Amino acid sequence: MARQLARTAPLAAKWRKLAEGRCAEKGERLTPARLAVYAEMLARRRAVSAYELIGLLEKRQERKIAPLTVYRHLDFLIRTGLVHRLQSTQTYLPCDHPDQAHESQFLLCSSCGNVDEVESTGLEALLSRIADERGFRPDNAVVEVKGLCGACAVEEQD
Amino acid sequence: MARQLARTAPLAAKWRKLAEGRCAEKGERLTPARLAVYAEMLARRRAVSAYELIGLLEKRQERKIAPLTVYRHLDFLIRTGLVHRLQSTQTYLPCDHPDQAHESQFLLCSSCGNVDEVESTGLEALLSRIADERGFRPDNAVVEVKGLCGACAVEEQD
DNA sequence: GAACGATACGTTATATTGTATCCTTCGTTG
DNA sequence: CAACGAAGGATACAATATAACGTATCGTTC
Ligand SMILES: [Zn+2]
Ligand SMILES: [Zn+2]
Ligand SMILES: [Zn+2]
Ligand SMILES: [Zn+2]
Repeated sequence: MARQLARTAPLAAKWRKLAEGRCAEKGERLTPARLAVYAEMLARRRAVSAYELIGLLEKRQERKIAPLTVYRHLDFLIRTGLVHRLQSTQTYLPCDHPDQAHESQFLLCSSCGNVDEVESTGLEALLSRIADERGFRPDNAVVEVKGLCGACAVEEQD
Repeated sequence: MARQLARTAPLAAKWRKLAEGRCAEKGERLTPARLAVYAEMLARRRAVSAYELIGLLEKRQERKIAPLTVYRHLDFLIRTGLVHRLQSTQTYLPCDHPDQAHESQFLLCSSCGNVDEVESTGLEALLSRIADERGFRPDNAVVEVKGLCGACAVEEQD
């Protein structure tokens, strides 16, 4: 079917394997449409808004794509841990720590827009402790630090 | 003028004093419209969306209020530290630690919607350290933990 | 292979959240 | 009062996200 042969951003074997593995673990189906969205995000390697992503996909596939379609694919990618959603900017970013599913923390540069995904078990432990002290049962934690990345901080010193 | 005499939610002296103090510090003007929005939020003491707030104010004042108006008042309240914005739910909550301006962390109950504002200097220090290790210059940190509050966690044990 | 239920996809419309623009009003200051 | 800048109001619009409904595809069972 023509639809499924639509152009897709190139996707390194590494990422395809990762996606296949996650789907196998979680009993999810890895369809061409889902893979196309993932590939498009990986082609940028930066945080994109849902509507930016729609634009990119429409350009690549030369057809209209409804918002709902992309939101469903994003839901899937987030469910499987392949993509994170940045709450403070309402953007989406492919996971950069593909070894295992995880909680992440993010450093967002307000100058260049770069996002650094970090993992600190110490931080997670501390958050757990804080919640526990208050009888709160944590499910997941959003940690997003805004500021200047190293490169931008240096530039600013003029 | 009739407009300024419109009904306003009752506002305890404590909060009015706080608002006056913050405005004096920051050279901001505490107008009746601004105070009315603050009072409306304090009357709920829970996180509300901007449009919920518009509805509440329209009902109270018996007139139409444009979104931009409320967003400007929210900007003011956030600038002065009287209100926080919860990034993960796009809602707004009056500050519960009025002693000084601060970074906060939030525990959001996904069952009852209650939000607990906590302050942990340990957490702030750790976040600083994490950023520092990566050459990142932090400006502000969003920390929002979703889960079940004590009361809801107990209920769920049926 | 046919029937079936579950999951995924497509289409249209709509809800929710947030801004741009332009003009008016208010409060201060000279 | 005149001039100025901050605040407020009205209208329109942009950006983000979901609802509702039907169709297609996949995987299983018979
Ligand atoms: Zn990750
Ligand atoms: Zn930067
Ligand atoms: Zn606070
Ligand atoms: Zn609760």
